Amino acid sequence: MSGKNKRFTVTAALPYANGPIHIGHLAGVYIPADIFSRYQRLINNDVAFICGSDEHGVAISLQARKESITPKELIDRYDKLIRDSFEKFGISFDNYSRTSREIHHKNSIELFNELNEKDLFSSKTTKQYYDTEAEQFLADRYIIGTCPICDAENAYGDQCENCGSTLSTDELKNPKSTISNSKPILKDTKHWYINLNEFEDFIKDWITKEHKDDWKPNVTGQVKSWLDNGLKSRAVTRDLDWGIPINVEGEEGKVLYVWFEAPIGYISSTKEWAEKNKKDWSKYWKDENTKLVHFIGKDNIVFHCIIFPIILKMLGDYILPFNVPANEFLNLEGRKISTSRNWAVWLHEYLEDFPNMQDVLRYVLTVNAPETKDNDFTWKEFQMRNNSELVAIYGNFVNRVLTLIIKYYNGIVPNPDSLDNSNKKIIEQAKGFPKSIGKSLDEFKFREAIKSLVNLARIGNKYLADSEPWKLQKSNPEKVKEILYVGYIIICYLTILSEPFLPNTAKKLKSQLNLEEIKNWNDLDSLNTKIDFSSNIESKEVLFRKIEDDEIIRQIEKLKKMSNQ
RNA sequence: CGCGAGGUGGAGAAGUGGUAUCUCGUUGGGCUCAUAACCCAAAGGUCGCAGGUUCGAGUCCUGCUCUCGCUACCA
Repeated sequence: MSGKNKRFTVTAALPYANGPIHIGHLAGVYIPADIFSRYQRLINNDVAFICGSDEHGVAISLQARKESITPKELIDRYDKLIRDSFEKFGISFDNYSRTSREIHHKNSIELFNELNEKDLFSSKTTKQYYDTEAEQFLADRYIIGTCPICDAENAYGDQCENCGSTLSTDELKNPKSTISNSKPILKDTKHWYINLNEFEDFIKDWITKEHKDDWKPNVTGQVKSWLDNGLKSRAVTRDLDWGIPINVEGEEGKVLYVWFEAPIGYISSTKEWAEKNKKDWSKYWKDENTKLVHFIGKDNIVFHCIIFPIILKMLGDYILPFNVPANEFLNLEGRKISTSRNWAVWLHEYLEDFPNMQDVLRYVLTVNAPETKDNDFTWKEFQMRNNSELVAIYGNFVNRVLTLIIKYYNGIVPNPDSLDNSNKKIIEQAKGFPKSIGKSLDEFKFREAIKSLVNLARIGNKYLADSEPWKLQKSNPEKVKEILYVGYIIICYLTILSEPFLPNTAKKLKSQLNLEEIKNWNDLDSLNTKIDFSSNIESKEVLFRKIEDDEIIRQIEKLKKMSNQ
């Protein structure tokens, strides 16, 4: 909380630009990353919060083909949509880039070449299926044939959905290209590989020993599972036309495999940001005092805890992640969120249905975040959390205090000469919150942190009920001044401590209460000098409105109607 | 199959050896400043099942069972 500034490089998983963003993405990655980054800034730490659209890979070229548009048109569309959703939800990236930008192409190729020149890759020539009509090599998913095990038709190149067997493409009988329906031929192709197996001991020591206790058990457990199965070498190149060309002589038509270049996108995005802001990017990636934190979903653990760290290790002078607080998954109304079945709450639709209520969704997704296990988002819970926690506890408390201050003092905050012991005690209690919430956030316990915040409002409500200023106003008006001063102090704490979680609410409150001068949590120590005791609070805006049953019913119906199942 | 994570009062979650905690919901009471909100109290759990270790286990060990993930273009 105090002392020297620390430096953080915070990354959030690059969203894949072939679809919009839904609540699962927000809950699992972007909200925690945003809370963490905002918090670090508020305690005067140096933060680079980095992200960008992931715009390469087969999935994008295939979908573009399906829609008869170019991949570029597709990624432009979704990059815009995603960017817009993040902005409206207040995800405070310092830089949001795109992997299709030149700076990333250049950066990825430089790093690829660096490793290639150091001879850290191995290369192999293998035979792969090639579609002579479409003139391209075929990814496993684009080959169908007869399953060699159960003889089902239409088994994919990597798996038979009928019997569940994992296959390799050369086992398939009667292989057929799904692109042209022609029979593919086997053709030689050369690829570069990272020998992950050479780094098994490094990963084992680093994660399962060094970080045994400070990383989440689901993360270390997953890593251990990969290690136990043995790491295998993985190709870093692919035969594709959509991606970053490797430009090696005699090897035309090869691009970097997305999993290799996407995490490098974090570095590229940092470089882009540093150029714009005249900063030294290398401090954020090469200074060992910098703490690198990757926010991801659990499906990405292997890339961020094994593969990318190995790449960083191979490069040599880069820092390794300080922590990778991966979250589990969020379900929706008891079912897995599914893009293809349209079982999701899309952010751009939420923004239309619940205008100016971003903080409500941020709150619900934080308080019920899938931190330790998969969780369920239901519209009913969304309503309940809003109505009984944000409206009844938080909003109501603020409203109660301000109403009384306006009523009794014309909106001028009372400034009593002294406080009695019980009042001092309440203030002391409030003063403990920055520390305890900060501790929770340092440990990536976002649910615990936001629950503390609401508890502060609970303390406020209880304080009012116990001290009953509306009864004392006639008999002991001096005491009432104390009480409402204390109530006001609690609101100030609430306001400032809300900033990482509920930025829009905090902003509203700050301007309403003339607290704009308070820029970080250390200022709370000298709160009394920052409070405006002269001008009066005029309006009291309702912070959170109640959500009615019919709004919720409409959402549930919409979900069922729109989903194709 | 294997590996990983999880299974705690009606719902959602804390809790890693010592009288089972919190929020919501329910019931009763109080208050009336407040967005029919707030405050207090009570009821409600043999902590997935079965063994074991221990003076003592939700917490450690073994076996079993269920859910999710690793295993689709969904973080």
